[in-house]
Amino acid sequence: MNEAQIGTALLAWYDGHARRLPWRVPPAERRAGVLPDPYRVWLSEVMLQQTTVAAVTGYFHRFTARWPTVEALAAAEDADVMAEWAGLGYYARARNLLKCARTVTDLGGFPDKAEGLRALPGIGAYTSAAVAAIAFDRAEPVVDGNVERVMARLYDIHTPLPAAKPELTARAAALTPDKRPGDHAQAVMDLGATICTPRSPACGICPLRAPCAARAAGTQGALPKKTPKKAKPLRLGTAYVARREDGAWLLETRPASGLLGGMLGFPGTDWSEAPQPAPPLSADWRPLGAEARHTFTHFHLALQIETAVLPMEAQPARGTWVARHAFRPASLPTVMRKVHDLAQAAFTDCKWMLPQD
DNA sequence: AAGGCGTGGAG
DNA sequence: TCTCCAAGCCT
Repeated sequence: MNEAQIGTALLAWYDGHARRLPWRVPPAERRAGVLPDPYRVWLSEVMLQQTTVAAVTGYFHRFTARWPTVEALAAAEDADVMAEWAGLGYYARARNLLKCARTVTDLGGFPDKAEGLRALPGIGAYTSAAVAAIAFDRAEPVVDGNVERVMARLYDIHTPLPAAKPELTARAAALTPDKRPGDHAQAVMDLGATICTPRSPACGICPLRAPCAARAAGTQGALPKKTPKKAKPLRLGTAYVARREDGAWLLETRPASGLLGGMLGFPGTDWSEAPQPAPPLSADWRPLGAEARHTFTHFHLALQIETAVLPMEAQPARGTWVARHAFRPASLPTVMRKVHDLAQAAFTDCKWMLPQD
């Protein structure tokens, strides 16, 4: 099979097996000339960076319900967008999402070619190609983790990632058709997500089993090869959870860059091998029996938790008091929500000290 | 250019 | 429990 025939087989398979996704226009409609809203394509693509469809779906619905257009999103408060993103991870995406929405609004709309999209914050090689292909039907090579895996197997490429990336991109580009490039891009990704999966690919029902070189060689289970990752060190820290007598919580907005940048959290020590105590104010701090354990991209964290109840006149050196009914734990990043859940259980036993919900 | 940057689910 | 990994980007 040559490249044109592979592309045809892929599109035929996609016409019958495309996943139905909230941000997608199905192939039958696209063939009739209907293209999706670039705002929804862009929003979904940013959310899907290193993130599963299952995790994204709820966030996508909440974002589009609250901010139906890029102009609406551009007008949002930073803190509202960060709170709505809480729990999805990689928070630089949310910061760049707002910057990008404001730039696009100033431009009067999304650029309709990959080059213009690529210049926007949070839009790299993959996302620019994906939005250009899916929202504007531009013939751009769309190369994500799925495409890398499909190409590595289809052509039995044993060079480990990321060194293999240029070769895999070249293969994907050679396969990209001039007709229906948006559906083609989504077809390769759907194939990777549903058939050509990382573990135990379903070669028996794959539309590309005939031309697949790895299938012929029996190497599909070992591809793509990847260079081994470094081990994650363990870091330690302490979070301070203070309640005021009226039930208010002491919270702070983290610095705008770096880990959990711009997100809400409890004041605490740094996270390191030997953190120094750093209570946000002087109080009768009580250690909580349990610790919060969490794993980030590049380290494990074991977080001690100290709790205290403060009088109304207490003036913290760090953070601000957030009224009991104004505080939504869902607006915290996951590690902080774990701290909250553990501390909340302890405060529930303080019926004589705090108002209860 | 290698490392920082989250999270939840699967095996 | 632990490792891997999912539609990457930025510096």
